[in-house]
Amino acid sequence: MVRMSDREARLVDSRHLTQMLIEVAEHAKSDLAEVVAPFDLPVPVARALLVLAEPTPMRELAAQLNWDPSYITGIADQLEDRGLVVRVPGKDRRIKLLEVTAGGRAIRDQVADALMRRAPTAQRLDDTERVQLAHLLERLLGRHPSADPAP
Amino acid sequence: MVRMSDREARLVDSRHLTQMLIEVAEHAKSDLAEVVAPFDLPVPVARALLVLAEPTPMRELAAQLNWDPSYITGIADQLEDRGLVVRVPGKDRRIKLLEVTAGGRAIRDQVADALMRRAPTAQRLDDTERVQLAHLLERLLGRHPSADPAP
DNA sequence: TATTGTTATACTCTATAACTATA
DNA sequence: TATAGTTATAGAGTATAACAATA
Repeated sequence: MVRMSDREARLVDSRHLTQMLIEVAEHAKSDLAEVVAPFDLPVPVARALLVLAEPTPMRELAAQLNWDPSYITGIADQLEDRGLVVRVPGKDRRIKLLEVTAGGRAIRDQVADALMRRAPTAQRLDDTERVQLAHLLERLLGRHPSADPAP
Repeated sequence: MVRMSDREARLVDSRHLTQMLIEVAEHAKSDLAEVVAPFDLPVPVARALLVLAEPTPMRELAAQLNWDPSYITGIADQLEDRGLVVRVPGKDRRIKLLEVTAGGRAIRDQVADALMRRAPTAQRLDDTERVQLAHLLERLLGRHPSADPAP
């Protein structure tokens, strides 16, 4: 048997984990692509729609998705062209909030639903595992995960 | 307090998890980009190099990375131009194996090392957590994870 | 005829830089 | 002068389709 140093074993592990993480994310994206194809939604447009909960300044949406703010303009245009969101001016008139329309909510819910039906995170993991995964991912993202939510 | 159905809660969870998975993978990619910049290696070229353990048919490499086989040609070209791999003909003369050169191994090890020094999977998780994560990712990828390796 | 790798090309996603309007 | 959004453009990453060589 070939003996590995701890450091080496950790290195291999880490590479393997990274490779798997990328793989999983890529599956997630191609799942999304397949799900949204019938809606004629480009993937980034769908991602933005899925993330938009309440009226959000464009800048903030960019931050949430780790996108350059300039990129949001085009996404917002596409969402607006499809009638899924509207740009509403903020109090500070430089700011524009993206607000999901009723139609947008309808589409978003359909997409979210179809997505859940095939998302491996929903299909292949039980509740315990989902909690575990959330915990680990939060660690990886450098968010200190508060121990446990109140019951 | 707003009451959510189980189904709804699971849906939100699953969306959130997917979003985090994508985020983590994107970090991984940009980490890789920064690490390989000094080596003047494009990210996909580096990914291929990191994955190439033993001489591998180009087709097989494509499968390992979930890439279209046609894409490998260009990657292999770049690896060869840099002297990091050579194409060696297989017994079946249609097949070409990519074999990492000594120089390629040197670069690959440097890259892997630099990568480990900043990979969150190496830096922010302990051994137990890495095992947990590997387990979960394997489930997500639909690989049946064998219970536990012999001691 | 089916399979491997190659070529040419086109498409999607995202960032950068320079700009306009408001603060 | 700093900040929000916009425009135009460029680049990276990847796929598709038609092809040549070998089986």
